[in-house]
Amino acid sequence: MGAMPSVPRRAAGRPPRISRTEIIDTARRIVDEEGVERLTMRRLAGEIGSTPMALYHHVRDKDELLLLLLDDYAARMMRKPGLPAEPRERVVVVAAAIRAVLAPCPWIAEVLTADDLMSESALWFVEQILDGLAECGLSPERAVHGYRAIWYYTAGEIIVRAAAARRRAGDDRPTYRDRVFAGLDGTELPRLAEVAPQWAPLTAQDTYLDGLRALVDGLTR
Amino acid sequence: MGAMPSVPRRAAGRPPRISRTEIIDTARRIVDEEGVERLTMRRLAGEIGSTPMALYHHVRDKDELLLLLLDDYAARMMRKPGLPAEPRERVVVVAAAIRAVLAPCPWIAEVLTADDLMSESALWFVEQILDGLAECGLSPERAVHGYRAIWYYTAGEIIVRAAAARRRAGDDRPTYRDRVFAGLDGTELPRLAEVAPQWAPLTAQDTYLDGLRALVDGLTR
DNA sequence: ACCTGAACACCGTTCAAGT
DNA sequence: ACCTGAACACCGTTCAAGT
Repeated sequence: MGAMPSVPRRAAGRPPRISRTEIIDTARRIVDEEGVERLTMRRLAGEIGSTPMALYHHVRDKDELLLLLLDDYAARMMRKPGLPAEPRERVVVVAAAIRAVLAPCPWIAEVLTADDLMSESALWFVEQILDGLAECGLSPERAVHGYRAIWYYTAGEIIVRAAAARRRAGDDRPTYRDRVFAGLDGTELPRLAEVAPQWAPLTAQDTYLDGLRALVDGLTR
Repeated sequence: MGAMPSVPRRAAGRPPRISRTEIIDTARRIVDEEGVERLTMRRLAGEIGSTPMALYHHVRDKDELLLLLLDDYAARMMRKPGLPAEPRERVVVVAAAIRAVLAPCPWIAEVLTADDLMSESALWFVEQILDGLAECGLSPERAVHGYRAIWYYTAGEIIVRAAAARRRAGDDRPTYRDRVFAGLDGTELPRLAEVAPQWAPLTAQDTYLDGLRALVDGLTR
């Protein structure tokens, strides 16, 4: 999606040999093929046929590179959903759209910890959430806090589920949680004992929308 | 919290100069004082007055060390709060207690995103949340989903805020977000443009409890 | 059994210099 | 303005040897 806010200024001097676009495209390929942990500045520079330090002329540091990568991913994946007239439902639909784009991208968890999803392509989504909350009568300040609560919930859901999936992959040994549940004291912890056998299937269910609706209802009451 | 599965066997040979206890105590001090990213095997060994490789005689690798640290931390920090009679308020108080323990120690949240239950010491807290939700009329299944929603929100809040704090520390250069905000189109994104100047202070405010109350209200309506 | 020193194969980033 | 090479200050872990 759109150009970066600060478009590199063409001015006198040596013409650039590598571009931010080339950097991001190559980084994306490495991440897609081998995972985010294999993306290093040195490896990336080598792949481009340049030196690590040339990269620092186009991105501030590795964190910014990861942010740009997330932005790039979001820009090519984000599709604006149709907006319901009812403002609360609009908030739900837009938050769910953000989550739908980010959830299947496994390396994202590490970048998501950036303190907001504040890339260019996400702005429209944030705007819709703020607008929906405002139309429900929230002040601008409370709308921002409401958006943040929704973002916490969404980021948490994505990160926790991604970590669970990562851990589940290729490992049949009983987890630490299995062992804890096995030794559960049903008289001291009756609610847990009651649901313990169902815990795995229950927590595997996708209930993001239910929780999101509860949160939005609570925020706009 | 229980003994480790493999207790070091006392046998013939050279007497140990360092112990697993000393390793964990020192590691905890480093993490408490300077953050988990400063905990390295080399640094830890230096602090103990030994060598990196001596550590590998007492822990399998750095991952195991972090797991041991998590166990240790959970066991000594969790204090049961007083429980209000009103079930919704009970849920709020218990969730806030979990968050209060984990927030100053964000590295733990990143480790424990793998499972939603980190250890035996957390079970009592989960039980109270399930019980509060059940008393509000939720079925056992819906109570588990409600607990998960609260956990997503809590884990997300801790992780996002921790990342923001990390990013903020000692860096005055404008962030990526600053640049995105600077180029904001106020006619297309009026709500965002309105709050943009206030974004940093607004998102720095601690509104965990507000969001939590909204979520719990929404879950128990 | 426990510990050491050296080495391997890496990191991200700064700095000064080149074109 | 853009790029390079060398260097800085680190990593986790393996290996072979010492006590």
